[in-house]
Amino acid sequence: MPYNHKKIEAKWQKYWKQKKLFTAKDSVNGKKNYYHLTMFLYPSGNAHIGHWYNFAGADVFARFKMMEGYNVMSPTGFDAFGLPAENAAIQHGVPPEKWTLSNIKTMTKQLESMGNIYDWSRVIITCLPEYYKWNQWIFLQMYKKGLAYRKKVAANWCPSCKTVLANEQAEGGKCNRCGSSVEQKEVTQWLLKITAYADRLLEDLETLDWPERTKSMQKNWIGRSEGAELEFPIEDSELKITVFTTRADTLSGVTYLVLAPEHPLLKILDARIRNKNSVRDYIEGSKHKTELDRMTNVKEKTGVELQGIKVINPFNKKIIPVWMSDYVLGGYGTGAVMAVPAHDDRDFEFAKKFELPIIQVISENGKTNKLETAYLEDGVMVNSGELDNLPNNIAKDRIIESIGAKKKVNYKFRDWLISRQRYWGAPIPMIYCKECGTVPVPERDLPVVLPKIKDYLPDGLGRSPLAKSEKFLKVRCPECGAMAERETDTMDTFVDSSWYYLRYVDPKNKKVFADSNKIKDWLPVKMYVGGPEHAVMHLLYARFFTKFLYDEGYLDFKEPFLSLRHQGMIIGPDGQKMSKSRGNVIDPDALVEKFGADSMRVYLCFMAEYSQGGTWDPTGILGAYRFLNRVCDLFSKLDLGKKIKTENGFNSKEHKDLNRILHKTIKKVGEDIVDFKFNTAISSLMILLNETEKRRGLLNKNMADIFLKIIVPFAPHLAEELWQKIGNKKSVHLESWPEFNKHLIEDEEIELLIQVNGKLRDKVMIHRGASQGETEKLVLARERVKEFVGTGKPKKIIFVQDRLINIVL
RNA sequence: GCCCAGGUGGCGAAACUGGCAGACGUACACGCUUCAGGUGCGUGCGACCGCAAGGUCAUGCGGGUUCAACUCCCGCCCUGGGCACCA
Repeated sequence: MPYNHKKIEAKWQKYWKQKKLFTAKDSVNGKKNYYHLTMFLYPSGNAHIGHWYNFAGADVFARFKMMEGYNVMSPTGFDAFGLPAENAAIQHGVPPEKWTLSNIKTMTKQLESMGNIYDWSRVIITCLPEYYKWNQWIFLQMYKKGLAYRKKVAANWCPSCKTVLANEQAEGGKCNRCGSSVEQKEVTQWLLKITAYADRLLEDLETLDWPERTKSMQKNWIGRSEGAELEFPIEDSELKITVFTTRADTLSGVTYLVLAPEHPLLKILDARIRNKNSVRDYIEGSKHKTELDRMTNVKEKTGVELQGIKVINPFNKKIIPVWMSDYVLGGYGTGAVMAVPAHDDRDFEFAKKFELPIIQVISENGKTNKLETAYLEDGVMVNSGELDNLPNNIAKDRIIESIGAKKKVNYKFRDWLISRQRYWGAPIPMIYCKECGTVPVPERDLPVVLPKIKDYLPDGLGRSPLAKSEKFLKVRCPECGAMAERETDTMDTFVDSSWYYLRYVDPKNKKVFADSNKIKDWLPVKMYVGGPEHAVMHLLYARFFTKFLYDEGYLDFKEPFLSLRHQGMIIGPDGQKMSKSRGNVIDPDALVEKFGADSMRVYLCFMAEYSQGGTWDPTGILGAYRFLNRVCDLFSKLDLGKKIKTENGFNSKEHKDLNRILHKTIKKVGEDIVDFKFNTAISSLMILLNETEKRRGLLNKNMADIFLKIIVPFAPHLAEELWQKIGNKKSVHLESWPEFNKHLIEDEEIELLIQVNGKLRDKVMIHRGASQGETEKLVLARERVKEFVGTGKPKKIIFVQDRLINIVL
């Protein structure tokens, strides 16, 4: 039988659909629920090979769980709000909704062609009011608790387009629409107080089965540091400059302070600054740098001294100068740092460049030495008066105590800015009334529906295009009834994806975001699969939402995703990241047409370790296609006559060997799938096929069944076809994962490696469990070993049972 | 700059807990099969020396620990991901 993948795949996809094999029922007798989730996708237009790679591996795992006996739910959906739809609207005049929904239609078709076990009855589309109503509802709950608030924040601003820009749109300080210089402008924005959850987000990481690298990125992102706030009085003034430092021990080594250009004291001090013009120029200049530019180009440090301003070191009362530089960020700590060039790299460079004094206060040996670079290690105090010779970490607390500073915990991460001056997002449900101030939209009035508009360009005042819709903007105040205005900002799309996993358990509910019983049935998510690019933001935001809803009593768990795995990225054949602009995007449809979904799945699983990803090799799929062809061929020519049916037990060594290989493969494939090592699972299936082909006649019905069952997760269509072809009536997906026989897989004889002086010189077959004495005797008697050992006595013999012996001369 | 990964044959890769480096697959070469081939089957395939047996070298670079290092430690180089308004 030739391998007709097109016919086979269409046939079984239809069959699975008809039998509703993958529609997840809320509960099934005798089965535990298993919620398996793959990050939903952005409807950009076409599914690309990266989606396939991601979803194929995830589906292998989900199918395996199903065969392990779980009631698996594996939903999918679309993260449908976002900038590209709006850009398409501006450039091509297509309404974002139309663009998005039509992309969803195309991509749904493409996804269906994969044959994954998605439950299509639970699809979520975040741009529909029935979904984003609950965004707004959660926002209101946060507002009630004081976790949603408004604040003035610096944003990238294009003075010509009159709009706020994303960092991506402001690369190199130029607006990517019109090329004008981007400025930093203060804008009032909505934020969510994620920092209130900092410690819990940090602590609960310990409870999760997540990649260590992801946990560590989250830890670093949160950036908890324990330190102290120290006050430096300004000379001849009542004012003080407060700095945050984790290195209070280095206080006597402070030779200047540095303020961020946006530090509020600068305005107040302006009158006293002698070099006003250079200071103002510097501040003006820094407004044209994006935050990323400021962080990236720190090699060439810039700065200007605030002449006329001096501060007093609270510890040794020394008078020191104050500088301003953009390597200090306004948003972190207090926006001011104490500079200790002797013990901080950045301060060291800055001091060298501007010829500021460098005073060493910690040293390895109690002596001062000429420093070539900053000394960052611990040591004992020097140049610090009565503290000299104390270990620096003890001195730290003494200093904090003696100047009466308060200890403080600082976090690097900031509250989450969710305001977007864009059209294509969920409206923030707030109303501004002249009389009553900021009034939340009453819950009964939700959703605040995004109006259909015609002009998607910003309104020229920096507001979202929604401000142009009078019908949307003007509204009666829910409290006093007077005419008021709606908030025109929409929400960051990360809000949509911060709770979508909750909605899948009850996607059509109109009364609550999800029924509490269904939440109990399914949640939290057992396995979550998605890209490492989400290691920080999405995953942190989702954890924050879960913790908030837990606190509010809606959930009985504190973490949304118990296990997490990342897929790697597929790079284009030219070694570049795939993107439309580079023109190196691979169209999966053509490959599916030619080789079939199963070949695609097998190849994508085989090409690299799942978490690693790799370069797309257009010819690589041939290997997978050949493999499936050979499987197809093997089973078509299988002799299902009397001989095989009546055979029980094994009638030859060959037969026993084949069975051992089969059982080893069951073990290996199962373990590899659990570890997301799909590449080596496929490789062991290929070995099994090679070995079986050598012993064609020996595959009986029982062995053939097992063979097909362990291929199911990778090539489900072909496995189903062959399964029913060899006489099975029900779907192979209803079968359970075969068990391997522990005793059967142990080889009786072991190949022992013989090394002389650590170099491999010989090998010998020996029975399992042979003792050291027995082995030595056997090995030392071998001609080849004698050649190397000669007449000398071995100095030492290293013996690792069942593995190797190393004779050291 | 900061945080996180990774670097192994022509190519994709594998290697358990420190124990045969290169499984499996591709490409290539040769042979058989075929009217034909992006067919099927077989053999070979890290580099160097050698007719061979075998030997030496080899996992980004430089050092170290060890009987033994792709694996552990120290220093460096390169590539990729993230850095808060792309999702």
